[in-house]
Amino acid sequence: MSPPGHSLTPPLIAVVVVILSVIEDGLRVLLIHRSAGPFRDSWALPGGLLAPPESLDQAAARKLVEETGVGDVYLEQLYTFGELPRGDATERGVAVAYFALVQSAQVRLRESDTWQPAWHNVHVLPPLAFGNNAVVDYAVRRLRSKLEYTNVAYSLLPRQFTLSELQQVYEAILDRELDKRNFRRRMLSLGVIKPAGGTRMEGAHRPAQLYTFARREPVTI
Amino acid sequence: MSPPGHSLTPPLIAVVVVILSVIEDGLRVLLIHRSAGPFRDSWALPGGLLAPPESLDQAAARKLVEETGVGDVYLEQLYTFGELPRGDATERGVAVAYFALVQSAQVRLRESDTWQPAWHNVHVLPPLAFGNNAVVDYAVRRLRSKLEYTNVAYSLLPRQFTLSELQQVYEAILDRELDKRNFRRRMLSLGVIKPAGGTRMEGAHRPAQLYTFARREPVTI
DNA sequence: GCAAAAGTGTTGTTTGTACACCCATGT
DNA sequence: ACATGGGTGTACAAACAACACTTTTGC
Repeated sequence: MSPPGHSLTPPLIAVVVVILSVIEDGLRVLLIHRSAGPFRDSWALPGGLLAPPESLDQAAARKLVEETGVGDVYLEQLYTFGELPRGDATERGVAVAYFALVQSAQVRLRESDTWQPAWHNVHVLPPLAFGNNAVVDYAVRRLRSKLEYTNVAYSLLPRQFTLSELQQVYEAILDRELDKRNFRRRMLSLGVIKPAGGTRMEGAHRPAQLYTFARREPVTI
Repeated sequence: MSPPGHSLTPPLIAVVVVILSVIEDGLRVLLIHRSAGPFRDSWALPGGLLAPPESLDQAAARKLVEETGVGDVYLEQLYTFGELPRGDATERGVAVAYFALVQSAQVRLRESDTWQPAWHNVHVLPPLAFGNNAVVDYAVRRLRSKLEYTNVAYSLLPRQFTLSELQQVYEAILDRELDKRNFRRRMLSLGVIKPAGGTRMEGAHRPAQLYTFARREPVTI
């Protein structure tokens, strides 16, 4: 659970970020293709070593910006993993994992150098470096349960959206279909969203009303 | 969030444990009185530096045994804190916090040396060293929510107990009174406990039936 | 007028909450 | 007989789940 740079003896503190987005009706995670170092030619979560004048939260936010260019999104600490499987042996240190929810439309991947990023569907991942599959699974479970009692979905959608778009986000994350009427009633009666006033016309059918989140910040409902 | 030993420059990885128990109808946390070092004469959570051939979970379990003598109890990682307020300045490193649930009857505090342990009611804590108050608060919140959808209370009670004793544990943790009939119905219908067969006579009143947890290991209900 | 997605209500079930009295025992 | 905690049932409210048809638009 670490990036290019890797050193040795003193304990390492790595920070990795599970960056999630809903793209084309699927929940996806941003992975980096490793073109050198341990686990060469595998995919891994973006991450790096803690650079000690910064806090853990700052390190996670920095990594997120480096990889996606986005800053003001939902970002939460997930879990700290105590064993870092590293190629053959096991490296000493810990990896503090975070997860972030981004709108794919706002993301600008750094297509730069040798470390190629790409979005992968969370349900069909290859074996990842550093045992990262477990980290992604953990993030998806956490997100699923948070969906039910918080408004975190705000971080996956633009200011204005249709109820169908919101429902698609929920369905992609929960990986099951929801009843349209019950879903709408619930979202509205809990007050997490409210009508934005306008409508959007798109295709040969009735225009959809637009909504916004009542608050674009984490709220428990 | 660290104990006697404290070093410097390279990042530190400390492990601290919020050890909770219900004693005399109150939820209490085990604290250590610091008789030297930073925060001398304050109380702090038990903890220490990660000793690198061991994993985080092992370090937490070791600390727990050192302080209480108990081993096979509920122990879960809580959160990793990235700033370690340390007396005046701020030390570089992280503190990985765990929380454990123990039966006070099984605990043998090490009344040893200079670091005196004692149980404190979680609702009336003094200002703790290393910003530990926030850690305790976090643990109590987590425990409260886990009570509602898991059987973790098993770790706070002996094999056999009465329904009133179980209810007292819940009330101590949630810090509010529960309805006896609703509580009993819920516990039994969810199948988390079952009758043990016997009864216990204690005082000038009807004897109480004894119950046991269906499973003495973490289960989501 | 047809295809396509938007929008809307009712009913039954389950879950949770409020609430008051009798029972078995020791003294 | 009385004080003490153990034990039980019912009625209402709220939350959730299942389910099908009409509306507005572009072509």
